[in-house]
Amino acid sequence: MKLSTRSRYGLKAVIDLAIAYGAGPVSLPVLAGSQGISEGYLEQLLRELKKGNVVDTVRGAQGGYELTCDPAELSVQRVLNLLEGSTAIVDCVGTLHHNCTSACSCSARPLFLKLQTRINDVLARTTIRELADDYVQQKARGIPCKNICEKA
Amino acid sequence: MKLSTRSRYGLKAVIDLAIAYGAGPVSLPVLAGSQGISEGYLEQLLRELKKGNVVDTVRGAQGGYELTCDPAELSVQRVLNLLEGSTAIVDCVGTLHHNCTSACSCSARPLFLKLQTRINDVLARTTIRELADDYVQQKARGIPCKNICEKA
DNA sequence: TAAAATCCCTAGTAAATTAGTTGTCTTACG
DNA sequence: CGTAAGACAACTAATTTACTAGGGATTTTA
Ligand code: FES
Ligand code: FES
Repeated sequence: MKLSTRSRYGLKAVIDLAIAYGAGPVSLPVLAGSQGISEGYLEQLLRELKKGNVVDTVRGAQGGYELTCDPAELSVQRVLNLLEGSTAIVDCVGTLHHNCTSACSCSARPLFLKLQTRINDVLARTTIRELADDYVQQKARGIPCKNICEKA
Repeated sequence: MKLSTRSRYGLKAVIDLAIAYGAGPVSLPVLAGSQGISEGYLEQLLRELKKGNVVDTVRGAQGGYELTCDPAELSVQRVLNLLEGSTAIVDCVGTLHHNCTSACSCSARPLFLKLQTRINDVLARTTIRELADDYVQQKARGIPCKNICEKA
């Protein structure tokens, strides 16, 4: 049930890009530095996001990464699907194709379907813009707090 | 985001036990055979469930496993927590202790909290009894379908 | 009482996944 | 040209997952 670091790093990078949306590209060193992670690793994640057409790149000096679309139009679901491969909790209950013909006899399937529905609901409804705005506002309120999540 | 096989196997075994609730213990070979998995592996899972006081055991011939309580009183959450270790999607957003003081500055945290809340909601509300009942009824309706989930 | 059926427990292992690192190449700006 | 960027491939290390093997303890039953 755990979200991978890929997802956490990648999602946060996308939020960073959303905050900078419209203000030109952000370079890899800046993005990686923002989270205190290695550039090499984050680069892989950004490449996936580029493949999925979520970010675009500008090469050469003063280049970097930027969102291809307005963060208000970008769902968390789309981002996580690219980073995680799929946001399905079990393979047979995927996003689009609820496999296992409905008649399938698995005692746990009704639970899995309900869970997946709720998860998809949150992921599809939440936009990157919302997260970016929340974050900016929180920072504006000047809360001085170390992110403790990446340690444990 | 994937649920482990531990969870899938273990949960289904618990549902099997729920169906047999009140009718004496069910042996490991029967439980494992029901899912077509190895006894050795399932035994480990059942031992976790025993440690967590969800199942009880009877040794010796005609022995086996049985639920310690009425399946109507047993939440899926309790079962999965034992099998999975924790149902938290990120360590800092655990079930009981929503760690990372609320002021924590992580841009993705609001999303994680919302997601976790919805997940916990489903897991806590769904009882093993419900799943067992659904399954029994579905079978009664005589639907002949192979479970294709465990293959992919 | 011996054999058979059960659960109990530890340890090991193989495969898969995750989380990175390294290094070389290409593109663009000034 | 020299430097600041991204593109890409390949390799590795660590961790987790999914088992397997094998011996021990307890209870029933013939
Ligand atoms: S992941 Fe926990 S605060 Fe960011
Ligand atoms: S896990 Fe998909 S039908 Fe059971």
